[in-house]
Amino acid sequence: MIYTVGEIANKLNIAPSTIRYYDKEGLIPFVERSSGGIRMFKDSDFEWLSIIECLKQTGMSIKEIKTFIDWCMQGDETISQRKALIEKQREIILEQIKQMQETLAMLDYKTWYYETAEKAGTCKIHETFSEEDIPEEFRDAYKRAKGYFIKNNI
Amino acid sequence: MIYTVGEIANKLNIAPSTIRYYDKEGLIPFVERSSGGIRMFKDSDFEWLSIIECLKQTGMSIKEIKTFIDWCMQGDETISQRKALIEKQREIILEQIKQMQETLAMLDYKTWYYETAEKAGTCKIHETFSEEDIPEEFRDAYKRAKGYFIKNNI
DNA sequence: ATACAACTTAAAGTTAACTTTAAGTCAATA
DNA sequence: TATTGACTTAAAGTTAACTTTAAGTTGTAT
Repeated sequence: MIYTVGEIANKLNIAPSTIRYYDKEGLIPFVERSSGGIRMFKDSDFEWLSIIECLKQTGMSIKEIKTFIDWCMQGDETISQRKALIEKQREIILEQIKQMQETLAMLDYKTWYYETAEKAGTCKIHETFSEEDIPEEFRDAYKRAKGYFIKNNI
Repeated sequence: MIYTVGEIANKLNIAPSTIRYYDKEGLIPFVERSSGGIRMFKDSDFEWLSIIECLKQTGMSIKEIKTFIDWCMQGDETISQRKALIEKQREIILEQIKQMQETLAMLDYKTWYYETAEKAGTCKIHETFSEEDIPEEFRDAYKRAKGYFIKNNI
């Protein structure tokens, strides 16, 4: 099965210009052309584009993805480099998830904060609370917020 | 206690130019000036900047943060808007964490994949595996990867 | 009084990852 | 064969969130 850039863009729900851009940046060096110069995508190219999408999700830049693709092109001799790169990305994602969970905890606390403020009609109600008045699940975020959110009635 | 832009930038570990930029964008309308025009930060302004940093962590743009700050300036009458905004950010973060956890699962699988390939000396080893050969914790990611990563020996 | 580091502004520059535009070519259909 | 929609390229434009530059001012220390 052969696809044009428009067809594959449609299937992957990305813009044709994006795929042409990836091509220009060397992310899909294996895509063949017709005698007239039109890109002819095979199913395996389609799959490569899925991989690129996946790697983007891991926070890799276009340049890093190109490095990875180049290594893939070289075959089994680059397995250890690829492994190291994947492990690096894994560490990055782990750190990001940790950071996001802290942010989520703060937002959970703030949601409760505004629910309480809404009921009372004022944010000032929170000045009257001490640690024991805060629901346990929000206490850690509360301690972090105390210094600025609460002092400033935000 | 009063701080200059350089002092506060140092304390928050951000560039002075960033703080000036935030000022220009209306994120810190409450900061006062000396008769000569120099910004004079108070401790509460310092705290506001901490809040801005926190909101940025939630993925809010400068424009959205400005909206939020403007609402804060208006006082208790904007509590419900602020609550809605925080709840919206919470939903966004929740979705992002979910996405990241899927990506992490894929990277965990890929780490195992390359460890195995490294031992075997080739990625082709994975063509010989069927679902039961994959460690259980990687099976979901394996099913997603099967279509493209494995077929292409990546 | 003078030096000098740190402040001020407006405006231009940076970066990544695209997107748009313009001018032209290809290939399928009437 | 002519039309037409989708393709091609190079180059310029876009966006957000800063950063840098240039020219000038402030305020503290000697």
